[in-house]
Amino acid sequence: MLETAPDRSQAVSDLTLQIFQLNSQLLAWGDRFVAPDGLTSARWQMLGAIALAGAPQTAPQIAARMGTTRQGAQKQIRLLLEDGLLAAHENAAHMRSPLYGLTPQGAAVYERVRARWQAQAAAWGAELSVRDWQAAARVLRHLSAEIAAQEQ
Amino acid sequence: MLETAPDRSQAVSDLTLQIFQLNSQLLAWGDRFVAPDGLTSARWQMLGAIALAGAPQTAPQIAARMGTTRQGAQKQIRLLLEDGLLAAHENAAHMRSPLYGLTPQGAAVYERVRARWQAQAAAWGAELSVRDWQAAARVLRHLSAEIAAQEQ
DNA sequence: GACATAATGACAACCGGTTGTCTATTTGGT
DNA sequence: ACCAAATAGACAACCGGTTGTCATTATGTC
Repeated sequence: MLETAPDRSQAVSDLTLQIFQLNSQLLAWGDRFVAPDGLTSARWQMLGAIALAGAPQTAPQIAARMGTTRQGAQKQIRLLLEDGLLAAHENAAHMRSPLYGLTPQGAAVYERVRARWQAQAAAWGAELSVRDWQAAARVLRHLSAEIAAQEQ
Repeated sequence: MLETAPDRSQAVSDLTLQIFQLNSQLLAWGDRFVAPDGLTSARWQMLGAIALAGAPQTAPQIAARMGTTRQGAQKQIRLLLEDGLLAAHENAAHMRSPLYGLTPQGAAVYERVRARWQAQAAAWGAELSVRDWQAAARVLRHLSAEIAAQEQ
């Protein structure tokens, strides 16, 4: 800590700036990518969380899975219900907390987007080796763990 | 494109999810990190853009440097003026578009945060080699360029 | 110099997300 | 079974950012 090691701090600092930039690029790109299917990046992510869960989930469960807050998830759930992409099912265990699942329409939209996304991700990844992509993800996971550890 | 190469698309997909997660972790961490100095992540970034420019800048110049919009920068500039961390200087070239520079107080706050941040980044980076951090940043830059290229 | 065009700041509305409050429900301990 | 604590949804306010409009100022072309 007393040895500030400028190279290393510079390298970490560079990476964080790259992360901020890529985050906004990816969100803007994602909005355009799913707009033809009537989605936004936020709603795409929401459908993905429910689809990957494999079964209808309560709002707090979805929020936890997405790493966001209960109220943030609620907002998008309400919008997706209005769009007919999600449906609320009776929850025997909770009178006031229904289980939200994809409607057939929601599942169809998500599958369509998922297939397009897989092709796009492969195209983006084509010029580097799988090993490079995995190594980068490993470094990011390490940084993520460092930050989480510091949150006490 | 027809060869979807599941490994590669999965690796890219994993990386993008890591980016989203790290972005929110870093923003939340940053807000806590600079709160003692009366800043937020957004205002820290704004002071950094002006400090790195080396000279007072107009609002559109600051926005371009930050990769955000003119109006987004304006909002934070107004708040930083109120806080006394920025000052507006006459701009001989533009009657209505002043040059914004750090006040002595703003420069002092930024320098204090910069020093703390450098130590923190070095601490986070200590367990991996500088080469690892640089390699990850290179992969992210590559992805960023791929997306930018696709924006036509 | 006159005039169309671009740039700029103010203002307002919206998006996605967070936080806080309130009420109703669920839970867990006794 | 009772009761305190946690959980959940609705509602509202805010933050940071984007988009759009409007009036004013610069720019560039003729």
